[in-house]
Amino acid sequence: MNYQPTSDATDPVTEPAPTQAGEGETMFALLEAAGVVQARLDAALAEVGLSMAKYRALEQLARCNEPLTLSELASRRQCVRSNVTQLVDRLEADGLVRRVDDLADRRAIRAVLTPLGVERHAAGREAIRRQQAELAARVAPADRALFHRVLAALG
Amino acid sequence: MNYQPTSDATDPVTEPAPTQAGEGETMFALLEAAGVVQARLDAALAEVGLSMAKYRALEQLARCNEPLTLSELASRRQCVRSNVTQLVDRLEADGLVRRVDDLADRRAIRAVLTPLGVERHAAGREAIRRQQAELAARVAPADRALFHRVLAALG
DNA sequence: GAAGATTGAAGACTCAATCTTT
DNA sequence: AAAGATTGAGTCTTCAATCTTC
Repeated sequence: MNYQPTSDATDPVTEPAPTQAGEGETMFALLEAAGVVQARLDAALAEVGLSMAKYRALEQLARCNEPLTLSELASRRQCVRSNVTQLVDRLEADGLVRRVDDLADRRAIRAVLTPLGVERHAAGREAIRRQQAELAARVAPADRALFHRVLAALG
Repeated sequence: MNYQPTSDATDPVTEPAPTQAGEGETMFALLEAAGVVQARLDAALAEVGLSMAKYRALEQLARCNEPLTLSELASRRQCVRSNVTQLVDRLEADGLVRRVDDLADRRAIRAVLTPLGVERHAAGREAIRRQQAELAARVAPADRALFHRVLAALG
């Protein structure tokens, strides 16, 4: 089956008839803003060679000085174990993490930060801190409490 | 290299010392709230057999009654063309969209909604509308304007 | 049998070629 | 050469087996 153009088709985007304060738009306003912020954060982390997923794994490992089993890592990251298996594959390929056997439980494998991993984590932490500061500066201190309260109600 | 457990390791999460109104937390509060909302939205769409990616493509096709080329679809969705190629593959496999040749430009391929696609789009639209309403109900009308203003400043 | 980790398949995304048509 | 679509590689995620160890 084929298609023959018929008219100009400048698609009327059907403006959603400006309701007084955009009731229905709250959801997409939130999602849109979060998307932009997330993109900036990803870009900042990419500059130091990290993704958000990788950073969060390093963060967990750095936080508790004991090496973690992959299952512990998964539960702290709120994701499934198979995900962590592959994430640790990539982190190991990057030289940021090493797998070590757990002598106490031969089923378990623990992930341990390499020196490079420690260094990279610090760089990522700094990149995030800068983004946080830059973002916080855009919201007036007087508005902060209300903003956080509404966010908490939505999440 | 192996690992031997040494202590209990109940990982002290190091509470971030409650600053008076959480300056640094704004970013993660936003990201966290958006994540929860996104999850609810995904779940609602999944009930009618759609993902957000699929819904947005159907939405674009339904909005402008003319079938769109894959490039037009990509630019409206703000993503790369190869992404749309694969997305349309999946939509076609679902029977929601058909590829048709463009007689005017033999390079181009247009995506057209099937009757099932039109139906599915309406179901998705309804699912989204419900989520929007549920969410909007959680923010007091008096807070709405300020909330949207801050979101706009952050995005 | 249940808990550790892994593998394979799939959705959704990106980027870097590639191939065809303009 | 530039634009349209596609393919292949890679990231990040999930789910459903599978295999080993407890």
